[in-house]
Amino acid sequence: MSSKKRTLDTFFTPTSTKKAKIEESQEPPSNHPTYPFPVPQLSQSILNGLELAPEVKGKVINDQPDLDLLYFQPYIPKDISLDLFRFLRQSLFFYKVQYTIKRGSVETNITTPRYTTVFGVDESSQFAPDGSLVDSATKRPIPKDRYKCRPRPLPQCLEALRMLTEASTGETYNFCLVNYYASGNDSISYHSDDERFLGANPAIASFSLGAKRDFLMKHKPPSKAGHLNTGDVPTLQAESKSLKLPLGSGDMILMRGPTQSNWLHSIPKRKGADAEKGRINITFRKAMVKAGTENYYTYNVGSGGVSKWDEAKGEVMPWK
DNA sequence: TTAAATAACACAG
DNA sequence: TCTGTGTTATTTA
Repeated sequence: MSSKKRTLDTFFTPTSTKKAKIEESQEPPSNHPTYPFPVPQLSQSILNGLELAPEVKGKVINDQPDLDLLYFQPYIPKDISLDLFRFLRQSLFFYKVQYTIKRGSVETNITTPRYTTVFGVDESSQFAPDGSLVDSATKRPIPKDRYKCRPRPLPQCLEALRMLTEASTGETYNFCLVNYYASGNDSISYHSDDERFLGANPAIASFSLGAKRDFLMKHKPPSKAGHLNTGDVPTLQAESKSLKLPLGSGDMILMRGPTQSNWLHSIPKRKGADAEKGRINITFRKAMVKAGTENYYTYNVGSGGVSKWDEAKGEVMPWK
């Protein structure tokens, strides 16, 4: 029998290289019955880097009507933001959600042009230490039929980021949505995060990791903006410019106050040099009622198969 | 300088 | 909130 001993030449090549290998944590991975597979904890070097976050003080952007942003450029220290990006891309499970929409009579199949995943549960419930769901008020197990979906707790790696974000924004969050844009061809078109289950003036913290992508914002048309436009007298709409923020790795933008009810945002497709590099977007938000939980698991997990980053292929692939 | 090629943008369905 | 298409802006030869 040939032994598994290393040959002479491999003995003299390093077993790990600093840049290719992602440092592993000694702590046990996060797991839960709803996870397709366990999620490793953050490495000590990333945890050390996060202690320095936010890297800079947030800059307030409120010089447009109904706009209130807090922009950290960056929030995650530059020297670990790419490590964090690679860690999350490699460690999380992702979904490519498909759904159908009806436009008048025609039904169209939509494949979302990005990968998504989601963790968290709305304010009516919470996760007990053992991972089960309990009612927030009574702390008793929730009725079996409260949710059609199966809510998942945040893994430690995202929980750490959530706590940091709460501390530096003065807000609280119970949901974490993660998007992976594989290339400049992946996108999200103009929309607002103004669902009723988020409440009136939701605060949403949005992190950008990996490739730089433009984040576009424009005011909603007057007919759809969240103003009570009741009077018969035509109101003079103050002119508002569109914004283009070049979100770099580690940047965080907090959207708060009247922003969601009055502004749209998007990540448009981009061609060219940086089109080949991936970007991860992490948002923290707070869903107030159970409808939010059902919505997020429908549109960010869906019912299709699990996908996972394939390091050899260099892309997210169907898992198993 | 000009014009073709490419990318961004706006809007309809 | 997607895709397609026509228009406008930018880049390049």
